[in-house]
Formats: sequence, structure tokens, C-alpha cells
Amino acid sequence: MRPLFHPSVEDVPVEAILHALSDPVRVAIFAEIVGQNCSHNCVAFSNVNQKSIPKSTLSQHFKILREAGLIRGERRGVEMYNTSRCAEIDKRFPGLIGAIVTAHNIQLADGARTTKAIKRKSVKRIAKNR
Amino acid sequence: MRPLFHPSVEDVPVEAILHALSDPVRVAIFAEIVGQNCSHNCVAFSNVNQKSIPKSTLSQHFKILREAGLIRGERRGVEMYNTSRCAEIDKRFPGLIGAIVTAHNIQLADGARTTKAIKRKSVKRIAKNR
DNA sequence: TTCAATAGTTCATAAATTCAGAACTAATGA
DNA sequence: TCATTAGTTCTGAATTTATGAACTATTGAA
Repeated sequence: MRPLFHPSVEDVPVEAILHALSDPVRVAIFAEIVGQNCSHNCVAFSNVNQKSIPKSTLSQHFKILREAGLIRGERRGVEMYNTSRCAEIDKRFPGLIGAIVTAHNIQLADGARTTKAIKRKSVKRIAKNR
Repeated sequence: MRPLFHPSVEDVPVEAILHALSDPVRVAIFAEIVGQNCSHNCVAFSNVNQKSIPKSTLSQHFKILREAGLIRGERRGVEMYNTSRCAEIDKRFPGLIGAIVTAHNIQLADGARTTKAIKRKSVKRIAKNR
């Protein structure tokens, strides 16, 4: 299996970072990894947000986080060890990751109200039904 | 013409904000509006990034920024007056907007290197060709 | 060794989003 | 009333994303 691709932080545009974190499943995964400041394998997340997510989908999510320079994935035996690359990103874009993770946590804490609208789709629906 | 929809900031999930700003044209527009801390009509942006963007597309972009609670659009005669809603958002998600706009500006300042990769698409291509 | 089990990737295609031209609406000023 | 300007909406095409199925890699046991 060929080694995973990890871009150097200078090659990652902010847009890619924002895009990677604009998905509810991916911010959740990333916030976990940052929070624990340690590893986590793919399967550990198979029910983020009370939903069971197919592993092909999860695999994609991790790939997007990796290619946005947000995490580093390292094979450890049969499973994957993921760590955040916060420190590196923070050098280039100070405060960015912190602010996003904080915002995510604030939203989590807000609870019920926002959990209903956590999918992008919902926002659009709200907007539409005005 | 029916009045524009502006969500209350509490109803906007972070994901929607990040998604809105994960597009190079939209961050550029938004950073401009924030930077000038004042208005700007649609057409003023018709060649953001040296590209001329069709007005139907621009209209969509503004709508997405509006529905993410990032800007307020107000009709002034025949044209649109757009202002940022930074202050409101900052109350709920402190530092978020600032960090993103700063990151955007850092990237702009970096110049040539990143401008080539400014489209999400490019990042993926870079990733693919490994 | 060989085999089964586990973790994750890749591939193919269906579903959802986004883009952009064309037709439309609204306000302004001649 | 008409032409002009600014912006929206509609619609089909192009692009992205999601996911089941098939595949690859590693481990541990027989």
C-alpha cells in the first residue's frame, strides 16, 4: 500500500482548510483529534453524531482532512494513527484552527437548538422556507 | 421583489460559515467587505481574481454569504448595499471571522506560489499527482 | 506456511451541488 | 412610456460527494 500523501502546509490554501472543516462529520472528527491531542483510528469514529457512517465514506473524510494538511495519518500495524498538524498550521495561519475548534465546541455546548441545523442542508431549508 | 432573507446568527451553524468562506471568490468578496467595513455592490466584484464572473454566479455567491449570516444586503435604489455582520458573529464565535480574514490576507501576501493553488480543484490535482 | 479477521482503500455509479446562460423583475432617469 | 442598469430566478450541464462492492495489507492463530 503506497504511503499516504501529506502536503506541506505552505501548499495548502485556506480555502482547502475551510472546505475540509465545513462538513459536520469532519469537524467533529478533527475536533476530537485536536482535543485529545492524540491518535484515533478510523473505526473509532464510525458513529460520530449518533449516525453510523459507512467506512468508505469515513475513509474519504480522513483523506480530505489529510490533504488539507489538518492531520497526519500513520499506519500502525493494521490500523491508522491520526494526529493533528495544528502546530504547523498555526505558524502559517495563527489562531485559525483554534478559533474554528472553539466555535465548534461552542456550538456543541449550545445543544439542542443547533443540533437540528447542524447539516448544511438544513440551513438551506431554513432559508428557503423563510 | 421580496425582501432578502437574513438568518439570525444563532441559527447559523459554523459549518455554514466555513462552507461559505471555502470558496476563493466568496472569501475574496467577504474580505473586501470586511476590510472596507462598508458597502459594495455586486458588479463591483465582477472581476475578482482577474476573472470575469457571470452575474448569475455572483448573485449566488452573495446569497450564500448572506444565508451564512456573514453579510447583510440592502437594496439601495437599483443596486445592492452589502455590509458585514462581523460584530454579531464575533459575539457568538469569538475570533473566528478575524482569524479567517487574516489567513486569507496572509495567503494573498504570500503571492505567486499560492495563487496557483488557490482553487480547491488545484489542491486535489496536486494531491493526485503526488 | 496458510487462513480468517480486521482496518482501510479504491472503484463505479447514484445522488446532490454548483455553474452559467437566458429569461425575468425592479428601480431609475430620460 | 421606454431604455438602462442591477440583480434574481430558472434550467440543464458539469462537478462533487456518498456509498456499496470488491480489493489490499497486516496480524494472529492453527
